[in-house]
Amino acid sequence: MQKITAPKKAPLSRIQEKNRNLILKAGLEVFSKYGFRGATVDQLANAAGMSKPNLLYYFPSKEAVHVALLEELLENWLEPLIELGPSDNPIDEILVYVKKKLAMSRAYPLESRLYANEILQGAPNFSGAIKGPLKELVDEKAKLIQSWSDEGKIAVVNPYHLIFSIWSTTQHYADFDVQIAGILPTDKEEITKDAETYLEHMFRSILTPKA
Amino acid sequence: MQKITAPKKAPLSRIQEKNRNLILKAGLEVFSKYGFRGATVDQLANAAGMSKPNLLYYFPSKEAVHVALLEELLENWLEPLIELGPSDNPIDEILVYVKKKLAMSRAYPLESRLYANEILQGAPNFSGAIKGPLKELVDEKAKLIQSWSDEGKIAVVNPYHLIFSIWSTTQHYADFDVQIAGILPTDKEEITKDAETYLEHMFRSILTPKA
DNA sequence: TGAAAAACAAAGCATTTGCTCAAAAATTCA
DNA sequence: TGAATTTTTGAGCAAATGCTTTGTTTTTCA
Repeated sequence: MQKITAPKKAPLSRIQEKNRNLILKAGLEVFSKYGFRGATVDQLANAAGMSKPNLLYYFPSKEAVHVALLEELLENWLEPLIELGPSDNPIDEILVYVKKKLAMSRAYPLESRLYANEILQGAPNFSGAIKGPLKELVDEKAKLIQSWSDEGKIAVVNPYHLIFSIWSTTQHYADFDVQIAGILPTDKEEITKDAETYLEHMFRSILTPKA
Repeated sequence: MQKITAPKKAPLSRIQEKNRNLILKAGLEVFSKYGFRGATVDQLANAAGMSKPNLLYYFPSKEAVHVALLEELLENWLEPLIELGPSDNPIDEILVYVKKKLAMSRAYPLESRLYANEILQGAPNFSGAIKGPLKELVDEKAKLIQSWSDEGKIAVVNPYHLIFSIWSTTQHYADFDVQIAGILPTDKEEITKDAETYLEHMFRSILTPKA
């Protein structure tokens, strides 16, 4: 009987490596701006600086580029939450998570918008990840947070909604960037600084047990 | 000299009224799901239950439907914030705003996603509204909140970021609905109830002055 | 160095898309 | 009622879109 193996992944050549990266970078730009259906292969090829057939030489379809991006995204997206772990000072532990999330919003706004677009449109290529690894991770961390509540180390809060509020407030600065810039036409540096101060204050308030 | 008047708006006939509404309803469904570029006139006509040329008899283009929807949306979106006004009990005044916003997210998720789509994609048809009426309204309310801070009636917070955090946390329940449903497969009623409890608690915490 | 393999792109193909045309059907109202 | 008006649509058109075909250029490596 023949051994069933994972599809052979020949190591990528130098050129393959370079071009796949160019395409993924282009896909990030274009998909995050227009969503999957709004993006065209022409736009992708243009942004990647190569011809359309050449792009399709590296990825079999527009959808394949999109899926590859989402897969890559998931890891990076989960990472900060994975790092949230047991601590003697749970409040600071959670605040560190908030700061990491905010920093990611700032450093990777396109990734944030790519993710937001996918979820907004019903997560057609992502619902597996949501109900699988994402849910498991959140369930696990929710338990941890719940235990901190039970031990009186942080205030009593619904851990799931706490996590949702961290996600929403931090990602807002990437996803609704245009709106924020329209309302606060000051420089981004200052907005980010104020956001960090505000969010730290807010989450510290809700997490600090009432005397 | 002839008087310059606004373009004549003949009152709409019964049929016109009905069909324009059908089209706007269809547009809300389709645009909120796929974004402007991802939506097609065929989808719109289908969802509206009429032929493509007939739809284009009522609106000159796909974009016109989109713009009409956004204009209608703006009013409803601003309304709850407009109602935020002077009060002897500023904390409750703000909490009422939070609750209204959350209720809107629950009652009009498609509208919320339509808005989110537009902002995410750079607000190509909305940047005027953001820099105009929206900014003015937010500036005004920020001053009000700042005055409450100054008078010691609420804690010291950055009023702009407070408003952003109210928007992001409440709209999250509409915009990221798929993600939340994937993580919390309980019934929506309960999620909404818990969300309200959590958010009320959170904003009360940050707004209550430290003794 | 030269033949095999990999990388590339001009042209093209079928389908979709946004919108129009011309004419038919339905409605209005004198 | 019947002529004028409004509403509706089948057919179609040019452009865009996703992807392929075909063949050329570049790279690899024995």
